[in-house]
This record gives sequence, structure tokens and C-alpha cells, in this order.
Amino acid sequence: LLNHSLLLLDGFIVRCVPSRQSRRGTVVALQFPGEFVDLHAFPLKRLDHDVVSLSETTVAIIEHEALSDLISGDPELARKLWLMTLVDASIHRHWVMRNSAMRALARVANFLAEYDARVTAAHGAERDSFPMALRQSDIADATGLTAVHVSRTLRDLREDGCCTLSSGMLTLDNRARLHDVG
Amino acid sequence: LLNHSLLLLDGFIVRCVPSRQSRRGTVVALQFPGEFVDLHAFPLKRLDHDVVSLSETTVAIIEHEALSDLISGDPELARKLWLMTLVDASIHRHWVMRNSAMRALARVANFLAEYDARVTAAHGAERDSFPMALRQSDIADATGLTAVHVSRTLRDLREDGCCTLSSGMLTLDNRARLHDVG
DNA sequence: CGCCCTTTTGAGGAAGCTCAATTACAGTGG
DNA sequence: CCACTGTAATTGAGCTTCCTCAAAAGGGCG
Repeated sequence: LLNHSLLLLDGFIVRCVPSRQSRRGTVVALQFPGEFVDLHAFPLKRLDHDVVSLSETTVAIIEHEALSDLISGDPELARKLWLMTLVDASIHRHWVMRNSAMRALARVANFLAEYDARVTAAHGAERDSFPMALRQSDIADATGLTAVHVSRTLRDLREDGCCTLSSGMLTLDNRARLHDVG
Repeated sequence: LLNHSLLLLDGFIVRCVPSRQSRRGTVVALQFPGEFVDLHAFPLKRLDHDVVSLSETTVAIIEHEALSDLISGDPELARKLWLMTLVDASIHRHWVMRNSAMRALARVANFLAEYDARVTAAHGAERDSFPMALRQSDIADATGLTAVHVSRTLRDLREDGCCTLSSGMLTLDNRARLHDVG
């Protein structure tokens, strides 16, 4: 039973639901700096998944009592907090579609494009090369593929001139083509 | 831009996000009587997916203005409405896991088990046989399989003694085994 | 240098897809 | 009552995609 939520200030976090596929389970969400990790625990009071940090992280712990006090005097803020959880849900729907209806190449490309878009939003400026917190096996857990096949798929994307993932850095060699593929 | 939300009173509705796989796109959510279809349009003011009825339906149209009036005087109600959208999100996460980490047999079994659980909740009493609003091609759109393979998978479940889907009726020949498989 | 973790590559196999034909079934009109 | 039609379900054959297992190659760090 939770009485606080986490706001991610720095680092990178994934949310996982248990499954037999991987030791850690399936990755169902990414969280970038500036995002709430488990705001839904505020009305829900419990968590139906695990929270895993993949790097050094800094978080703000926000007591639910404090949130209650804040929104009781500000219905507009309440609306905004609700909206943040709805954006989460919208992304979930996209993930269902991606992992159900796209083949490996498009799936990984689309995943990396989402990562790009969100890291850009968190960082404030578009870059053609930036740190990627996920290893290939993490991408596998998030896309429903095996690590081996992710490796092959990344090679295809690299040879296509889309992007290069190497030693923790993702380089977008051709953002337009990546978006096209994914 | 929406200024109202739908409460499903009777019938059956699916929510779809566009994809190239199927004409209608990927089914990302089921809605049973008693559930809000698009409550998230209240804070969000727009819809990022399609709403499709698969049967005759009766809905209540709820103006957002009315919702605003209601919750302004009742913070507890606001909390409950928020919670309903969070349950939706939790189910989304389960769908991501199911369609990413489960094989066809377990995937379809789990899907039918969810359908069973939710139709039971909506109907008020457990039954071993009840109407199934989805055709095999709809199940395919919801599980990320092809209609042909759903057909084969249902045959396997039938021969396993789990359940039988025939002419719009789903019969649970062995609920325990179905849960076990899925 | 040696160790551990991650990535890459190969070969073979299994799961699921595609295409195509057949069957079942309900509705419709003669 | 029976052909005729259109939709949904089933079945088969061949193929593609992805998985599994196993081994090799990098790469960072003690």
C-alpha cells in the first residue's frame, strides 16, 4: 500500500509486468526525466507492476497527502495530474498496437523513434546522437522479441542507414528514414 | 474536440488504433456494459483511437460540463472517475504483456479468460456459456494473430477440452484448464 | 592480462503467415 | 421448399519470420 509517488528528476526508469519470457518480465513503459513514474498509485494506492531503474537516478518522493492538499484547492491542477496518467494510457495503447501489428524491423524502428522523441522532449533540444539507457536485451523485453533478433534487426537498421546503436549511444544517421521504416 | 463521454449501458464496444494489419486497425480495448468507453476524453478533450460497436448498443451520453459540476462538489467522485481510467491503463499494460510475451495458445486462452471475467462482472453472475460478441477475425485483431491462426488455436483449445466458440456462444468446458493454459 | 557482460554470427527448427480452396451457415428470393 | 448469395470458419501446403542453441568476438574494468 503506497502513500507516495515518484517524480523522476534524472536518469531512466522502466516499468515491467511479470511474465515468463524474461527474468524481469515485459517492459511496458519508459520514464524519462520530468515524468511521474507511478502517479497512478495516488488514486490506486497500489502498484500492479515493478519499477526498475536502468541507471543512476534522482527522484522526488511526493506524499499523496501533499497531492491531496494541493488539488483540493486547485481543480485545474487535479485535471492536469489526471491528464498525465491519460497520456501514459495513450502510449500504452500505442505499445499494444506496435507489439501486435508490426514486424520486427518496423517495431524496433518505431520504438527507437519514440525513444528519440521522448528523450528530445526531456532534454529540450533535438540531437542526432544521445545516450541510450537500454541494452539490446532490454529492447527485446520492450518489443516482445529476443535479444538475438534485436541484434540482427539493429544490424539491418544500421545497414539501411537509419541509425546506429553502439556502446550506449544511439546515433540517428537518417531520422526521416527511421520514421519511414517505423 | 469532444465535450461529452459515453457510458455503455448495453451491447459491446471495442476501441481500435489504426494500423496497417487490419482494415479496422488493432483492437486495444474491450468495453462491457457498465463501463465508460471514453472517459479519458473528459480531461483530454480528444480521442486518439476509434470506437467501434460490434452489436446493437445502448449508451448514455454524459456532457463534460455535467461531470465538471458533479466533481467540483465531490472530490471523492473525482477520485473515483480518475480511478476508472487507471483501471483501463492497467488492463492496457496487461495487453502489452500478453501480446508481447505469450504464444498463440496461451495468448488466446488468456484473452478468453479476460473476456469471461469481465462478462461475468458485467452480468453479475458466473456462467459456463455466454454470448461472445467477437468473431474470430476480431479476436485476431485483438491478439495480434491472423484469423486463420486464431481458428487453429481455437480448435486446439477445443480439443484440449478448454472451451468452445461456436456461432456467437463461448462455452467454458473447463474453466480451470483455460486459466491454466492462459 | 584475465574476467565478465554484451553483442554478433551461424545453423537448424518451430511458430505463425499467406494463399487458396472447401465447408458451414444464415438470409433471401424464387 | 429449394437454389442462390454472402459471410465466417476450416483445412491444407508452402513459405517467412522469428526463435533456440551454441559458439565466437568485442569491450570495459579489476
